Amino acid sequence: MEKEIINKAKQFCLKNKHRLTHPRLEVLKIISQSTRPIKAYEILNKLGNVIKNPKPPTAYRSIDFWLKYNFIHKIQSLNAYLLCTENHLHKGSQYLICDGCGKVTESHFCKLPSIISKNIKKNFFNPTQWNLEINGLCSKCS
Amino acid sequence: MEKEIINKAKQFCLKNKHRLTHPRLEVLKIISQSTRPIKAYEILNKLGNVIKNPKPPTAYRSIDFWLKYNFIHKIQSLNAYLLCTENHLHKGSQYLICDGCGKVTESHFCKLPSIISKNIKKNFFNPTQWNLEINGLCSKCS
DNA sequence: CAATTTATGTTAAATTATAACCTATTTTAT
DNA sequence: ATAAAATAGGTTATAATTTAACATAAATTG
Repeated sequence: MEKEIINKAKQFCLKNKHRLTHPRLEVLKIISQSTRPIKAYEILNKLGNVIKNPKPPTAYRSIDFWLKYNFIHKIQSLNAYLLCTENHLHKGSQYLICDGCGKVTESHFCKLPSIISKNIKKNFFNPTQWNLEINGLCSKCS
Repeated sequence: MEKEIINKAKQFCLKNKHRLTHPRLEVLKIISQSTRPIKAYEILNKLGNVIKNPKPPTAYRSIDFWLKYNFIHKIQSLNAYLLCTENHLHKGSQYLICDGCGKVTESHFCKLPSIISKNIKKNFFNPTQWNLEINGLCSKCS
């Protein structure tokens, strides 16, 4: 899993002339190793294992980089970051957030459901991206 | 508009034996007077006009109270609060957030779109609430 | 009217995120 | 090759958002 992502990241950076720097690589590794959404300061702490005395901007810059290119997503209601499990760019995401165990499952649809897009049209609104966070209990926690 | 909300709040508190205290009332007024989602510290500042030297918990407690009972909603991606424009309790909300002018329009469906609820069932997930934030440009800003 | 519950006041601090400025590295164009 | 430009990181500091903890006050209940 992790190796795949790193390879994908390498490919991506090569292709798009971005630099796969040490902090960027390490931040991506840390996020990809986490089974739950991980917070910025947790990332920063773990970063301390591979970079001497890293400061918040070091973590946030790399987080922002991967966010920008959709390698990771931010779960807004948790202030936490999660590896993207879809393997293509998408403008919208959907998360099932278990309030029991904290596990978050990503899934997505290429388009907004029609009932929603109809409503958007009714409002003459031009959507660029969307984010759906669904709280509840997963099968194990129900 | 504002008076309606205040009346609704009075009714609600009476019926449910909650206290419509001074900070609660003033916070609700402030939020209902705002045409845009309003941030906690903006609320706190305005609260300073009617309460002497209010501290963050005074604002946050009242915000949390109204959030809890669905009089207001939090726009997670903005850390800001908005009066609920639906007049009945709902477990899910949807917002059209204009990145141009900052205006946010709430609309909602009583149920999740079927394509989504099907996906949820597939995951054996038990949803309790959801939040959909759609960014884009409103008709004026397009 | 005492006991309990609910809410507020206040101090302090935790958590989350960014600004500003300077240095280093990589890329581009001569 | 090498200077200029673009990109990214290091560091200090601080801003913005949110909560913990404890004391006091007010309302409700028995």
